[in-house]
Amino acid sequence: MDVRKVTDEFLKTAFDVECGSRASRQLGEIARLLTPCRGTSAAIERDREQIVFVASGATKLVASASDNREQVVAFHFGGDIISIPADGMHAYTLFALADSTLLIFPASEFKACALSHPAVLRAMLERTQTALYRCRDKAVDLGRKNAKERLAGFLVAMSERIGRTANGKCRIELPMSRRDIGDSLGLTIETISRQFSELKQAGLIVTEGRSGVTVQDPAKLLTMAGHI
Amino acid sequence: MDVRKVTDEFLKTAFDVECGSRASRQLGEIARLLTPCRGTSAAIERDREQIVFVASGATKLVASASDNREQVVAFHFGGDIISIPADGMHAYTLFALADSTLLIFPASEFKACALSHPAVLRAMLERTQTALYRCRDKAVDLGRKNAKERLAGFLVAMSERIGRTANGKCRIELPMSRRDIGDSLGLTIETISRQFSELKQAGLIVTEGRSGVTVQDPAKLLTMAGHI
DNA sequence: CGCCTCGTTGAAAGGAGTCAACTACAGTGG
DNA sequence: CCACTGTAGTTGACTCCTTTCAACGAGGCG
Repeated sequence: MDVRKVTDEFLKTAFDVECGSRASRQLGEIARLLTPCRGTSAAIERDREQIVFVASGATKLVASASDNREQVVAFHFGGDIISIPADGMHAYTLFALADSTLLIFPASEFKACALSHPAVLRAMLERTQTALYRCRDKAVDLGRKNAKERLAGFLVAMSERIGRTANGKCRIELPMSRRDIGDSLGLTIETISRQFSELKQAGLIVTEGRSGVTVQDPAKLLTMAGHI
Repeated sequence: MDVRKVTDEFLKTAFDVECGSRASRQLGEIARLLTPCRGTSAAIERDREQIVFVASGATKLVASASDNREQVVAFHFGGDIISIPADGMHAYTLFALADSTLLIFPASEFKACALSHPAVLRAMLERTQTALYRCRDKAVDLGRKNAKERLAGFLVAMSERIGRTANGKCRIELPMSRRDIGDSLGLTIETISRQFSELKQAGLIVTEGRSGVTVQDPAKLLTMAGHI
């Protein structure tokens, strides 16, 4: 697994740029390949902005408020691109939820390089906007929804991103723990657990082991999420 | 006040592109000028993504969750650029907090046009990333902070964006109501009021009328915000 | 100057947090 | 293959912060 090969894959997947191109050569030179194991944090420089391509695996981007309260700001899966700022009012750390392959670029060099590849720049803009829209929706959830709505919304989002739908039901294999879910939804692990229990009792979901969830009635779950 | 003139100003302010250029002509053709009055919503199409330049004034971007709970997702001031998605799980509306001048572009046409102006594309990426980082910090606040920390953080952010610092103190003229602040911080108007009172009693701020706030001790307020 | 909206303050209610005990996985080694 | 162990998850009782409901006070515009 070398940098060049993953960079080619990155450009193809994310920007539909052909392999072996000039862009690939240029970006390959500034890229760094990381393969963090499940549960470990990716060693990312904190003093400057970074751009990360998730070639495979699953990650959580965590912000640490003071007093070691942690907030999961976003989950990312294979094919996703993550922008991580230099340390500001909160420090951000990227953790692998499963063994992952990551391609890391210093943002300033990436953008300088992309300047001569407008298609790359445009796709990056598109993806950053998507991330922004997702983050805004998350802000709405955190600001205006109760525990039940938040968990329902979370399960809906996960079923769309990593679920497998078959005859009206959706099977999700959650790569994150209850704690991660709590840290993402601004709730405690106990509240998450209680809400899971209530959704089970209501017959909306079935759980298998720690990570398996089957959504029995996606439409009803969507209603519970309190979206429009 | 015509579209062309504001477009020129937009390109100069936001992207440092010279006036009367080809970019200006192209963008001027797809732009629409709006001048919403204080308290009114800007008429923005909901069925497709939009990009808005705030030439002057102040706005709030509001998401409506079901059950008419509202969440202010971001405040924007003169010089800012706002990306607004087509309706998804939440509907977004842009309100003028003061009489404002806005330049509206359909996002797809804007991006198509920008494709031949990499500098514009890059600056848009930069600004979208900034918006994303701000939104993430907001998510941390909403998910992990109590009322006092949220209001302190809000006042710190506002003093940085629209405050006037003089001999260690910072004067802010807030264009938004207590309700807007509450809707932004995921709190009720009463809680905002109580927290304002406590900050006043602690001698950290002085208020004048409904909108004037002077931060007496910015460093201490920053500490209260619970940032790192 | 008066009206009306916005903001402030108080008392009571509720939802999530905290603390604590218990249970069930999943991975390890025998 | 099974027993063991440690971590992850569940459930209950109680507390606390924010909301809710209500009344009052103040600012700003006509």
